[in-house]
Amino acid sequence: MPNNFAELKQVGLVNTLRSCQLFMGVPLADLENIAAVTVLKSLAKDEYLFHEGGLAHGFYIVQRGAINVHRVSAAGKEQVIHVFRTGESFAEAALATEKGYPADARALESTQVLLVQKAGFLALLKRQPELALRMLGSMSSHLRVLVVQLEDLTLRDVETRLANWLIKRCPNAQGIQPVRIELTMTKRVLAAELGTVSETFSRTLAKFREQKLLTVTGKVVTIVSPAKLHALLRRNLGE
Amino acid sequence: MPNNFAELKQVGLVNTLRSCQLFMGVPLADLENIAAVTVLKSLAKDEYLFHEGGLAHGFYIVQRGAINVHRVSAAGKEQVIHVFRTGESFAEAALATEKGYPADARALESTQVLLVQKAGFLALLKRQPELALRMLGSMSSHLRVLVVQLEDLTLRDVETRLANWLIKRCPNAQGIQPVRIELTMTKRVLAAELGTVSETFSRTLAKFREQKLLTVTGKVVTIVSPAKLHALLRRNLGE
DNA sequence: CACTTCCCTTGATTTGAGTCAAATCATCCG
DNA sequence: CGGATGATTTGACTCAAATCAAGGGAAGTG
Repeated sequence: MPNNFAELKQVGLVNTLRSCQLFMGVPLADLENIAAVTVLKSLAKDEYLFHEGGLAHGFYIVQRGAINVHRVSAAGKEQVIHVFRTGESFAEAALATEKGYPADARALESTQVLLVQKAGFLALLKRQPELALRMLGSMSSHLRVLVVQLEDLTLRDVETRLANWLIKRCPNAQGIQPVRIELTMTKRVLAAELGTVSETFSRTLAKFREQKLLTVTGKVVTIVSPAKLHALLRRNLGE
Repeated sequence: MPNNFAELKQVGLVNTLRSCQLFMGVPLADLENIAAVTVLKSLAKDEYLFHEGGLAHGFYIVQRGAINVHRVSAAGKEQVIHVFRTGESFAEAALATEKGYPADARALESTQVLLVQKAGFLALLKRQPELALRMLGSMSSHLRVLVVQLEDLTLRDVETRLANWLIKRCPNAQGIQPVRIELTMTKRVLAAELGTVSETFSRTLAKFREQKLLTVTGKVVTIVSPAKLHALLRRNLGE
């Protein structure tokens, strides 16, 4: 019976692994090896996955839910580094360093993650250089995101960041038809993700509303015309 | 004759490679293989090594000089991401992605770098999983730096950043004896590295001067007592 | 030497955005 | 229903730092 159970667990893990960006296209045999060093973790809303400085046991893949990776200053303020959602992996850096995690990670809602354990996975890497290249690729895209984030937060104002965020959620930035965007989180959380606070977020939405760029009804934002919003974004970016 | 010349070049390259953090402790034979896919590049002051979006040919190691990696906004303002100096490697992410470089890189002074070429090095990686782990380690430390930088720029004020920068250059943060710090760059460049402008930089130094924390003579800053400056830093960090 | 060109400093002004406070809503629950 | 708790909005205020403006070196050049 324990055997059956273990196998079932394996099948589930393999399915999640194959559906994540990082391991897309990896042969089944390899996935099974990875699954063998992987464990499932469930987190309640607001539960911490790890803290800054905490011993790094491996890296993570989000199976369901959302994980907010952030730093907190001594004064207690949080800077969101990134919010990872289903299918995304994070903390790969844990593999290659003896240092602890450089940030905190907390579930924004009820969440399940896979922990790919460091020691076992490293052993696999040594036999599968192909896998190592994937990890390099994944980390390089994290680097890319951080670099953009850094520029965003320092070189652009909130209005521009919000416009950009909204445009990215439109199927077609040049479109003329209204686009309906459902906010899945509270506005406070969204504001934090954009590197600001709820008041400023609210004000900026209001500014867009006045310019008839969008309408807000509860948790639904409707972009009147993505093209017009996009024009504003371009204006802001180009001086 | 060409053979001798090539060998000489190799010896020089191997020497640089062995002295850089990234390849510390790698066996000589491997270093020679790496040197075989490496070329030397010389840059004049203010010359660009690569531009954002440019095709990534490999990653770099600074042999002499300093490279400023930065992003520039459409409005023309620069955000310094990091300044790399002798022995440091950067742009490792180029190995693992087809995308171009995500930032610009320019020499701050006359500089020589090694370019470790992508194609050749990837072939080496496939045979040397050990090397791949090193690359992972190096990228993970870049990630770490970026995460800290992000927090720094968004959560801390200029006074705190400068105090921190100065303290990091004191041999002993707790010391009582004066420490002499030579500014190698113009203050404008330093200010940019700290994420601010020269005026604010100047004012902040003046503030420290008024508090008798340091004195400034041309390009030399003398910290009167690192311990006192460190106390101010701790005060600022702990709100 | 006169001239130009940077670089640095200091003062005045502006501005984007965070903080504080108060009002409005929305839910949820006993 | 009546209250409690939490989210959202708005207004007033504050503040750090960028920008604008002006002056003084220092260094290099013809």
